[in-house]
Amino acid sequence: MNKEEIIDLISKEYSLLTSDCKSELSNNSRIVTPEKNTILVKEGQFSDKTFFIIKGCARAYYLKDGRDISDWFAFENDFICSINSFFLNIPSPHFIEVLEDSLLLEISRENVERLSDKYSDFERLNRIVVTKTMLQQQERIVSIQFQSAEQKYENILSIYPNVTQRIPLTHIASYIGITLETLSRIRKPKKPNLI
Amino acid sequence: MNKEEIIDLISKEYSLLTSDCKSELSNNSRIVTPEKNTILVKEGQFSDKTFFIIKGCARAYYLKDGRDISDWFAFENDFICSINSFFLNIPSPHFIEVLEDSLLLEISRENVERLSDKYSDFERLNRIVVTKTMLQQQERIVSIQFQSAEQKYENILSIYPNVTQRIPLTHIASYIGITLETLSRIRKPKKPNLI
DNA sequence: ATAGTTTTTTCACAAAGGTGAATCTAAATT
DNA sequence: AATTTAGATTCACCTTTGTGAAAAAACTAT
Repeated sequence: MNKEEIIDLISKEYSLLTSDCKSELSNNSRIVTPEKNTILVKEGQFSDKTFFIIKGCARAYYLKDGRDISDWFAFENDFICSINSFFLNIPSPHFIEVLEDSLLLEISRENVERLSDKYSDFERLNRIVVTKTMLQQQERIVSIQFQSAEQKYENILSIYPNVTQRIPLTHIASYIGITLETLSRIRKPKKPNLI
Repeated sequence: MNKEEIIDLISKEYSLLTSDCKSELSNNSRIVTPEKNTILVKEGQFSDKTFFIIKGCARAYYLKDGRDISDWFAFENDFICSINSFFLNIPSPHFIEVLEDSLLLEISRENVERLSDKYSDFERLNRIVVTKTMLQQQERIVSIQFQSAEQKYENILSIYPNVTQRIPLTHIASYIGITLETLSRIRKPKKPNLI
């Protein structure tokens, strides 16, 4: 898949771009192909890049008291970035790593801003990507807030049905805010009620 | 405060608007002054309005198994809307009510969309409002995810220092995902360690 | 295959927070 | 002031989930 096809995909997936805008985006982005477990962003680093995933998957995570907490999963057709660093221009509290050999399109904040200024259709795409993220976060808040461990696990399965095939359970557990041990309990088939 | 001053305030607070855009926004929005405890949006209703708060405060909440769960607080200079209904055009899972006599500017989605199409500076403002919301939600997720009840309470106090003066504790408790009883335990001054 | 590493499951115990009921307080309303 | 109502606190008990350690299973690489 070449860059033009990738950009067409983004344009189709999120919001249509003019051909001028597409070709300028093409000249101001690059394809990266990190292999499994490559760290794209390290904690503490200023990261002004956002990544569109054509193939593969990635996660953002942070270390809280030495523990690895997954905060974001992204798959094909998703964008992922260090949300705080990218939008607030502060050192990233997150690491970002790819969990499979991946094919990504990397775009810098500078170019996102410049293209948003120059092309109102790019500004719109920008707004649509952010809105989608916001709505996903809204769902996630409701899920974490008042669901039991079991409901939260069912919830993530309903959003990403094959997540267990692609993401280690440790990461899934921390993402939904429970321990790996609790997740194990949940996954263990229940005894039928013997009367 | 008249409408032009309010719109200047929005423009200054979020992103500058041209005078054409401001006057068109002025002609396509209305001031509302609901008194304390007025419900602006009911569950199940399609709500295509967003409200900018000039004075007062409001909350979005939903009923889960008959219990009232606060999901959003908004104060002066914040926008509040039924996030799902406004952006996805579905029936609102939330109620929205004002918690004090308030002064609000109401804008319809239709006008938000129309103005976004027509004025790239309005599209930008739109994107900036959504981005700000997304970043607040990000903070909230981190807070609910791995903080103890006590830390979550301290966290909301650090974000809204006088929240306890304006919002009943029941709502604060449900917002941070704990029971009112647990919140009481936390607020009760601890016995000093007697040696 | 074999050894080594990582991931997942299991267990016993502990702690945090939820539950339901009762009580107390403060603010409205008459 | 007296009464009503809504909001906040306290208590005893219970459930869910976390903790630390160990075992089992599933991958990796030699």
